[in-house]
Amino acid sequence: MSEDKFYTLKGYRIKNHEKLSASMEDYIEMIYRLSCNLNEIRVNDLSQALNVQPPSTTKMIKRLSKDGYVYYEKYGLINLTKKGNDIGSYLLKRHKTVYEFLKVIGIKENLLEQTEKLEHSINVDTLDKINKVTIFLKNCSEYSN
Amino acid sequence: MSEDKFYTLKGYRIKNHEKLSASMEDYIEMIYRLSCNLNEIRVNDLSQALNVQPPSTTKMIKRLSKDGYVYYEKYGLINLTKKGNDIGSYLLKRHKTVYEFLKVIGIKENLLEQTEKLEHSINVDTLDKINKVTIFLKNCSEYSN
DNA sequence: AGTTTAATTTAGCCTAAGCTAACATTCATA
DNA sequence: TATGAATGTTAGCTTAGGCTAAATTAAACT
Repeated sequence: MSEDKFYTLKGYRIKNHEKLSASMEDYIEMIYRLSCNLNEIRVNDLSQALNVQPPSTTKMIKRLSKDGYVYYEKYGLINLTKKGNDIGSYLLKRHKTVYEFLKVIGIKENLLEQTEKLEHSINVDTLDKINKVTIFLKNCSEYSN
Repeated sequence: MSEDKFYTLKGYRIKNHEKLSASMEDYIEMIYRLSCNLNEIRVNDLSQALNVQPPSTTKMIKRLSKDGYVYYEKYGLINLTKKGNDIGSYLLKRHKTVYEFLKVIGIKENLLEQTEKLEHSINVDTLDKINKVTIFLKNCSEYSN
């Protein structure tokens, strides 16, 4: 349909009414990560993990809470809702898949940075295909980058 | 060095002092594209090509002009500078490389959209590696997605 | 219990990149 | 050459997501 029309990156977000921005994804993914290691997550933990200032975290958490991704009340602990948890788990899987792919094609410099930039733009279909190539390349003796 | 620290997408832009935003890239790439087909490019052409309103284009062109990527004066034609042209040519190459890669791994739905979202986050090194896998997979009889 | 310190929130600022509405200019053509 | 249509610009609003400084709350320790 509109498959052949160009938009700016922002244009796509607007056009598709995307529910989660790249930043929201970053926060949810990190909360999910932290929740595997810590039994309590506070604003400060998140701020440090993401290298943002606490007020940025407070603002974002409010938003995520309003949109039903986390439970939170002032000065309290941060917890993912069911919905937030499901998304977090998907985001982490996506992250790992992209990371593995980049590793297998030979990226060494800024591997994490490249992963974190790329992951946001990868939809379910693409993720699946990337996963398949990664597996293929790993089992492929002839492939050297 | 800071290879293992997490940042938000925006955090990376700030940290690295990235000179070109995703939108700036979109505009430059499109001007470059258009300049292959049209001998004159005006605000309206760009707006239509990118599906944005004319005032957005005016604003961006002013910025690109201030930063030395295009020549422009009010009500006039848009032309890339040497610098803008070099970047445009790189951006188009990058676009094509990503597009080919996605095609070869079997993306059919929203191929253009996926390309346009992904391309912004791909650095020179990754682009090179992606190009190599694409060539490899194309010549690889065993690969089917 | 009172006080210090640390964590969090609020307020308010900034930039980017979109938008609409209103104004200005250019151009074609009568 | 005057005028209307098309094109472009300005002004000003909006949202997102950062930031700092200041105010508040909670926790910890005499």
